[in-house]
Amino acid sequence: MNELENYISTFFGISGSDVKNVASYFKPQSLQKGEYLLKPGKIGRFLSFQRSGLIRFYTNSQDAEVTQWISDSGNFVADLSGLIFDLSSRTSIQALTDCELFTISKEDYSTIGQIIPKWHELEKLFIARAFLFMEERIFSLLSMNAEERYHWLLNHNPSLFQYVPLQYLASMMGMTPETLSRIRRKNLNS
Amino acid sequence: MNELENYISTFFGISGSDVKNVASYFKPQSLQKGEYLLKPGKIGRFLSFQRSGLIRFYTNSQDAEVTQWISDSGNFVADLSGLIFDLSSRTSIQALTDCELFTISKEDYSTIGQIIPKWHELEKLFIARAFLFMEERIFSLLSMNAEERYHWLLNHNPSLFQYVPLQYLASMMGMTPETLSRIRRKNLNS
DNA sequence: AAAACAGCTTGATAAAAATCAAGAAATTGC
DNA sequence: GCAATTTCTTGATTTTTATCAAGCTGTTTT
Repeated sequence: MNELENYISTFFGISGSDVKNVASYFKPQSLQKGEYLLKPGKIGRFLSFQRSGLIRFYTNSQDAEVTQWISDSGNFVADLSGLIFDLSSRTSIQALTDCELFTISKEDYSTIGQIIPKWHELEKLFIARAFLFMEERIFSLLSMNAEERYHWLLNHNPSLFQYVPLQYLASMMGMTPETLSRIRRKNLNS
Repeated sequence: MNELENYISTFFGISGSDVKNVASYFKPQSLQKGEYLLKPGKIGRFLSFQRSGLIRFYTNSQDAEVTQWISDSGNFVADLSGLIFDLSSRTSIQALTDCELFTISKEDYSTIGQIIPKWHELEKLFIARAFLFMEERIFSLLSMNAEERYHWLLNHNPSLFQYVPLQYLASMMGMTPETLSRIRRKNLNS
């Protein structure tokens, strides 16, 4: 089992010929730092597996950019509104660093559903996990102050703090860079 | 097509004998004001369609209760972590008013998946819609101040403001009842 | 009808976080 | 290696929101 097959097997809980079959649709893709996977107004007709690098999801809101999430290697990257519903995106998806991906087009993605009977169920589970994660995030935003959210993210995604510019992490946690900087100073020991 | 069949048809985009088939698994259920559909630590092995009444999802956090969402009639109600993954809930689901539901057990729910081939795909679409809604909520929490969030909810779910105690709406929007009260006074005209 | 209660509002104050402005540190480009 | 640029930090101040405390309003209970 190669790298991609291994990831697919882990994420979707399938094995044997199914893995090989699914994996065969994914094509290697490289992104340079700053390059866009998706821009607002376009339809994100793809699903990518992130092999290396950092990818930022953000939205332009009035004057400021709101970073919604930063994905690191080992994750799948997609705009669900485009992939599932063919809706144009409000979100930008941009490479923060050079990235290596395995990407499947929406067309091939749909084909899998016709070939592997339980694909839709696996997708369902996959999306349901994402939903539960979003639910947790909402809870953190509703119930925690800035410092608690900082600790929450530090626990859930410690690796982000090693590589991602702090301004983006601040935005993602719903605070200003200055506030994050002060929280970090206060927590130098931990 | 009766009331329930009509709802199912709308939500899942199916028709004919499939609707009748799916609908036949749902059983009427009544809840009295204050009664619980689910308590923390229990596994939510059900999916309910809400025919009337108001249902509150909330979590006990340290000292305070955090209202995560309030569902009104015409929606489906479930704890995905229980329904899909058999995980025990951290959330309480409680009737804010007397409610009439149509409820299906997890067992019957699983049966549908075996009988109607495209059921998993419909579920997928259903959950994906929920995911996108959560994404919007996160965006509102990240990018808006209290007053903007108030207007956002007022636009997205005006009916909630007619029937739901304001303290719960305040919590759901991530602000205190006092703050919501002041925002409302400021916006009496609109 | 009075008492008790729940929900909402109001005002005063405190705490949290944003903003503004400047400078330090790190990174990038040449 | 140095200049230019970006990112991060720090301090002073303002704004936003929470907290605390009291009172108001309407409803339910007895």
